[in-house]
Amino acid sequence: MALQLPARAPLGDQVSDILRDAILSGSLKPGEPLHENALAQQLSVSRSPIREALMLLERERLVVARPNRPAVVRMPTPQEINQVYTIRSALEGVAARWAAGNATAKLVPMLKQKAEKLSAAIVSSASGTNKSVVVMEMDFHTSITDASGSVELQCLLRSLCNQIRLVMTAGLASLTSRRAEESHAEHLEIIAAIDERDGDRAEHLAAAHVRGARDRLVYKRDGTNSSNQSDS
Amino acid sequence: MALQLPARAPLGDQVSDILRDAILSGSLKPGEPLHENALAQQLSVSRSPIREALMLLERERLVVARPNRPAVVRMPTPQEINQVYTIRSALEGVAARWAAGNATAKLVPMLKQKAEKLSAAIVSSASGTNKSVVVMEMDFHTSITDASGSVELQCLLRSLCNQIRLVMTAGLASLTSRRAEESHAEHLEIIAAIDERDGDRAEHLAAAHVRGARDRLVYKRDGTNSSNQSDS
DNA sequence: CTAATGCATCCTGTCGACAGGATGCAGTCG
DNA sequence: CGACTGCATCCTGTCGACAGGATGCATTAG
Repeated sequence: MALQLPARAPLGDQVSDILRDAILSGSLKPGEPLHENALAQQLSVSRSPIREALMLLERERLVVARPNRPAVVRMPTPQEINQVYTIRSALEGVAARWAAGNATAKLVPMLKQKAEKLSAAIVSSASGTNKSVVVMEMDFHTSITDASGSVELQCLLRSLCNQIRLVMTAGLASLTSRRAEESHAEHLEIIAAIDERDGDRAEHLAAAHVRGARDRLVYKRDGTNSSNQSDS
Repeated sequence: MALQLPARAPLGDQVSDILRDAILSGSLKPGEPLHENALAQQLSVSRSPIREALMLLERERLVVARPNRPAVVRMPTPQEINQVYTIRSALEGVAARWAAGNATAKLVPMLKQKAEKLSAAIVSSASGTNKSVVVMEMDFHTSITDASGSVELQCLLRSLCNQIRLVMTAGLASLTSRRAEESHAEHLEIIAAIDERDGDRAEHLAAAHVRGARDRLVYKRDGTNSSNQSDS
């Protein structure tokens, strides 16, 4: 019998999950300090798991830890977000290529379903960037990444997407509603390329899709909208 | 006066540096267990910095930590190395593009110098992959990455290159001597593109350069040499 | 009134110790 | 003779405590 216990996760992982959710949901806003003692008391654990979780989140670039100072929720600059989008576009291209290379029979139907649900959510949420829309968008892309079969790629893209979610939920940046409409058509094109096992086209379309999102990003702080690669 | 104290790094960072060097130099070979108590005693520190260092190295994918079991030096599979090379090619392309976009006056001379010294080291080391050649090769690419101006990109590429160094020094894989010769010509082409501030060409050349290295990689274990992208 | 100095406080970095789970071996039963 | 069971051992996960550095405020000199 293949019985499986709940497999209690280490406290450090549980704490990191809680903190990550809090950051990505907006409960913890950029710049907010994360005192180890306070967190340990709130979560009824020792400081060791807290420190472990903070180091994990620092590796994911969701918090920044300064020496002898409490860690704070990170607030990426518009420049850094541009860089993250560009890096992500390159990696999503690779992911789409690999997904096309080893797509299972039920991958394409699943992607179609998620794209449709996402499209429906977009039209229902009147205008502006809805929180759940961002999550669904990320979920769609994660499905492609998972199909790539590369754990390395999954980790990298998950981290990059979380950074984007951070600025989105914090309201530091958002996509135009026009962008959301274009997005659906591009999703269908990517799915079609994967369905045809056309790795080259899937890579090109996925990369261009993310670049498009980057170029149509609106920064709330200063209104900068760098539509070229002259960042960094 | 801009005096600067030695800036004693935290013990955890010092330990991670020591362990990383040991792994990349081959002192610690893949599969070797890393007992926290033993390391703490050898380095005369507590287990806390050891644990911190091991978590850092795990995030860099140089070691794998299993629950309630000592961490071990990671031994990537040929498949994973292929994936790492492909991911690296995409990111090195981005790095080269950005380096071309904001190259300083003395970047190109420095790159030329490093490329020449690397070439000289290759012809001097008769055949096979010399350890120092691998390090110099990585140093050349790191210079381009550093010129990209993106901390994010630097971190990602450093981790990917370290994984490649791991399998190289462990003798699990190596490049053909013929590859080493081709490499120099490609380096000069990349430098030329950066010198002309041609971001598109620099990206294409750098990505192709890394893909070429991947396709000419020789795996010692089973001799597999997948020259296409049908990995993962 | 302004600016420099000393102090109290907070917070992290590091340490040693205990508890729990997993492994490997020895012993025993079929 | 082979396989299962129980035990001893090792190692990690977690905890509480202490020491050191940095910050901000109160105090005081100019």
